[in-house]
Amino acid sequence: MLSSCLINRYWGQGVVYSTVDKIIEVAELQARAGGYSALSFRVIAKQVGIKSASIHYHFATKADLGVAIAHRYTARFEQKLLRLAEHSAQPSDRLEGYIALFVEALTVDKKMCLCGILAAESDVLPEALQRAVKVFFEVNVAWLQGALFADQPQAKAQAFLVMASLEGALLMSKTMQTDAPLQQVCKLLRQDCWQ
Amino acid sequence: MLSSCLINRYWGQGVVYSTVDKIIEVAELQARAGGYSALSFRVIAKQVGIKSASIHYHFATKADLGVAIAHRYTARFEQKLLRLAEHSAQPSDRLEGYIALFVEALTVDKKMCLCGILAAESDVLPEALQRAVKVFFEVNVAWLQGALFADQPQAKAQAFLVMASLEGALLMSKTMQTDAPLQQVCKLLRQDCWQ
DNA sequence: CAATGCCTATCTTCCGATAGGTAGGTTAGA
DNA sequence: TCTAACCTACCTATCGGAAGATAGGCATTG
Repeated sequence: MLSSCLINRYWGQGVVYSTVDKIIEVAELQARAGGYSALSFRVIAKQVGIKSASIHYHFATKADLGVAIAHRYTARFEQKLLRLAEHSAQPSDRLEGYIALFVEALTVDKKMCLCGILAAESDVLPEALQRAVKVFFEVNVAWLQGALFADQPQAKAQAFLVMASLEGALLMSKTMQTDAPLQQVCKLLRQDCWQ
Repeated sequence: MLSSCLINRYWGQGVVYSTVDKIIEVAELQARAGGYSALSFRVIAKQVGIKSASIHYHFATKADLGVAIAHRYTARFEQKLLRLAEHSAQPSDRLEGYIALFVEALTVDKKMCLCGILAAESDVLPEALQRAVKVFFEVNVAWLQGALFADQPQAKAQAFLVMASLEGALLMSKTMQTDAPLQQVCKLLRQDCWQ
């Protein structure tokens, strides 16, 4: 099924995408705005340029699509974290790079973190998707713990605090329609993490 | 319409509720599990013991119901904050009381903060509901700023951090199915807020 | 020939919303 | 005080639309 990623491509802004990639891309943006329940096969299909029934060819059920989105989102995020650890040796630089991921979501994408919004409605998600979202948080916390607070006694707690405050601040900034919450939280994190 | 709160009551566990109260109560629990989109007139009606059409008598549209839930949630929260400020003079005690509100949501209700989950999907909410959710955050930040960090130079930033980290930690704890994120975040907040 | 990647057409289920009816209570005027 | 008018708080029945899902067909490609 996913082997189709390599064929049936089209040109868009100089980059090639398969239909599967397009479906996931469009679906991710939709989910980051309204969550899992806001995903609509018909709306996705219209934006991709196919019929809703065709999505079922690539993803048997809506839950499968949801899991695919979460997996790709987590994989991309993980790649960025690995690159970040490679290119920045200083914990403070790594924090800065991590913060940038959330600021980018707010100011560039103008969307929530996918797994943040999915986590909010995790009680009513298909079990497989719940697990996928959980993995995203575990990956993030593990990276923060190792890459930012390696030698500190409360490394895990610090990791939780950084991620929770950024997710929460993103939530607040979106709703309050101002950068202030996220910006202020970032400022305090920079000050306090290794004072 | 809302005058009906005072009539047509029934007994449940020694407390009187009107039909409107029951609708809002049931709807709030549903929204705190799956968000606005998970609200279903039919499901609410079944739990309340009336027909779905009857809900429209009390709330013309789903958006009206959503706003009513958010308003009541915010009003109750605000009452708790006022009482907290009355009974606790020390900022540290007030923080403890504030933390308890989120821990209670996780461990007793086993539900998200209503406005946390609504904020996540705020992009697709009716405008009136968006505004209601925004008010909840404003009320909380204003209270934290005045009651916990009154004389501190970065009072507002501190307020943002406390609320964002608690909302985020609640999100993470729900999804990761462990108290750890919320507990660890609380621990760090207690340590760092006035060191 | 067979697999791939779409299509059309259709199904059932659920959704919020509306129209119109009714039992029971309250109010107001003769 | 009787009664007509009205209000409250529901009800039944139904609407149009959107949801995910499925069956079966039809090109294109290797």
